Amino acid sequence: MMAKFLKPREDDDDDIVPTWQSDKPDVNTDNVTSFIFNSNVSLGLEQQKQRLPIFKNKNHILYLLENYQTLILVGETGSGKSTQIPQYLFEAGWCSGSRLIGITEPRRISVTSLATRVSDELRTQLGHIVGYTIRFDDCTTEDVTKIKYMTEGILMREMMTDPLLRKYAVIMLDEVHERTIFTDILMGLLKKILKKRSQLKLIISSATVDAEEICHFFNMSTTNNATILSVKGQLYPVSINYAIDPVPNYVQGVVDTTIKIHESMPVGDILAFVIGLDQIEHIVRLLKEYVNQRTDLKLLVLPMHGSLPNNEQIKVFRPTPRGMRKIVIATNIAETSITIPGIVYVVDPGFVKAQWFNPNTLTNSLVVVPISKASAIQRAGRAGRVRSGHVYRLYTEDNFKQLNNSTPPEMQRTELSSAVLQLKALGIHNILRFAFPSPPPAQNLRVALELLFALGALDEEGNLTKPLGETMAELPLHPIHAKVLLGSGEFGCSDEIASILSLLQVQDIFIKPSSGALALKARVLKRNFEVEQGDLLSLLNIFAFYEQQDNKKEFCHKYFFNYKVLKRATELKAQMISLLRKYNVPVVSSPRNTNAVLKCLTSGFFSNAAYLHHSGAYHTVRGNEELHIHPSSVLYTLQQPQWVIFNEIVHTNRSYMKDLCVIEHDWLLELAPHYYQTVINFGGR
DNA sequence: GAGCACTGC
Repeated sequence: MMAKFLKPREDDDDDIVPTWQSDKPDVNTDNVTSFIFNSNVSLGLEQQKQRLPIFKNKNHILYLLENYQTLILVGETGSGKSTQIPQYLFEAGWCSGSRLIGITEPRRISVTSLATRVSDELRTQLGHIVGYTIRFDDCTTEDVTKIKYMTEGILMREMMTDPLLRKYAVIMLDEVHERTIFTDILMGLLKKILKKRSQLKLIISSATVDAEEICHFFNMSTTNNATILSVKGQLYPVSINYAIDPVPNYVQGVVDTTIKIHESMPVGDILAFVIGLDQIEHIVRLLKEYVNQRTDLKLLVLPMHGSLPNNEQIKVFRPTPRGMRKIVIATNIAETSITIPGIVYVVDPGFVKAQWFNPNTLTNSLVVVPISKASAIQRAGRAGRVRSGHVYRLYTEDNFKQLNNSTPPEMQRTELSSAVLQLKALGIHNILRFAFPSPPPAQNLRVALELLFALGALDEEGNLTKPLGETMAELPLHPIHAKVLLGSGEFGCSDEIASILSLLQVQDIFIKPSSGALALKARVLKRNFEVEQGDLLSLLNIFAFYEQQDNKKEFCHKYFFNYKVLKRATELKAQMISLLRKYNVPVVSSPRNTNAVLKCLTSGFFSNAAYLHHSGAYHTVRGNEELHIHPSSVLYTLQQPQWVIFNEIVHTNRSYMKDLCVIEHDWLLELAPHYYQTVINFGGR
């Protein structure tokens, strides 16, 4: 059935006002050339700054900050708030003394590009007045840097050494509408800090409508200390078209709609949001078939998703050849992470795949859910970055009105043991009574506390143990991984463990070509590194070979490994090794003793153990949940081992264990007796 | 026989 659309609203008429667009040039510069659209390139920087909508609010913002401790700023992307407000504060003298303005961002790429932009605007060298800090890259100068951009995790780490954040005069949390787990923890902690440091100012910057709720959170149990200001964004107008009837099959809906746009609308590229990889491939195939039937069509159909190899990703950023129209079929990656230039039309089916943690089964489910209003608005905005655009929503206006304002915060749908350990280390004793902006389910907190106790990070009273718990909290790792790393010296294999753990932090190292022949070749080559002990040791094997290569790039190219990812893993490993030295854990290697590595892993992963049930499926030892080996595992095609540990469970149509490791059941009793004493006999039968 | 997207002293 062809999707039908209402006419665009009359008030969304084209009104082209060329102005500076790029609040956040958020294209990953590691991948591609950076595309920063700036239609005011011929204007002086000062003129450009004054054209930003935020400029009109400058004095008002400064006034409000004088009178309120917390300012909640609502403004769409493009308003210039992330770049301008820190400069206004700096010029207004908020950095007198030795204090700084700190701005947090959820992504590293935002941190570096914003800091670069602002230091250009102030005509200073990056790292002097304006600096940034991300993991592995501290580009600030002590006593010189006044405006500091950083990732949220960095500010949280700073709280461990400076709990009241005395270095800062103003903290600005940016992109708060994304509600990452760090944003929520920071808001909870900052609420406490604000009470103790009345001179500290907090700016919460958000793109959406949840401002009232956040304002209420900061006003609770204090005087009216928080206020809201809305700033107009600066995107070109985007006309909104809703489907008249619900679209039953969104794959067909996307295909029909893009074809209809192509046949009836003026030039301009099309971006369609799709849930998953197979749907992308399906739609791309259908559109290509359509293109092939009609030789007169000048259409360029491109897929875009995170696991696409680099050279394929770059294609969507290339300027569309004259007379052609580009159609990009993308996952959610195009919603916030990357900005594709030239998009005028957006097709939005209104669904997304989201991760959900189930504390009863201790598993993550990947579920398809309707997007939020905030996402719908963000997606629509992707059509208005070049000139006025159009969004085609494959759902009705009534459907839109029923959407949640925003996706539930990550805090409410994720595994919490890392977060709880951090809070304990920051002196929050009663986690259940902590002021969470959106409290997580109590069950999720309980499960996290139990795991931390089983790992030995907490004692029976729930206090951080010394030194184990305290040290685990210091490490930038999941508590299970932290436990494994800190124990690796005793097992004589810290080098191997550091390799494995670093590979578990990064994205998939395997490049999966989309062409069938190459995909087969990649799979055959991967076999060279596979070992019967499972995925974690196979990964170690690959990494050991990688480390020995003189020409690492060529090695990766030959075996279809992702060089960029392995390079990042090398950095992570080096950091882990230096952390081991810091905490006096011997850095040793036992390349031939695989059992030592396996036992060391078991000493932390014991709660993620499963045994082969006579039904042919696996069962967790506690909970008795049915599990299966993920088809991507090296164990998938081998004889099923009796006992395994795993790094992760994903629940799609079944529960799959990923990143497996073959173990012996005696090790569980030996290494985690407190956890397994009572249940092991049942499981071991 | 399966894969939304990010991210940390």
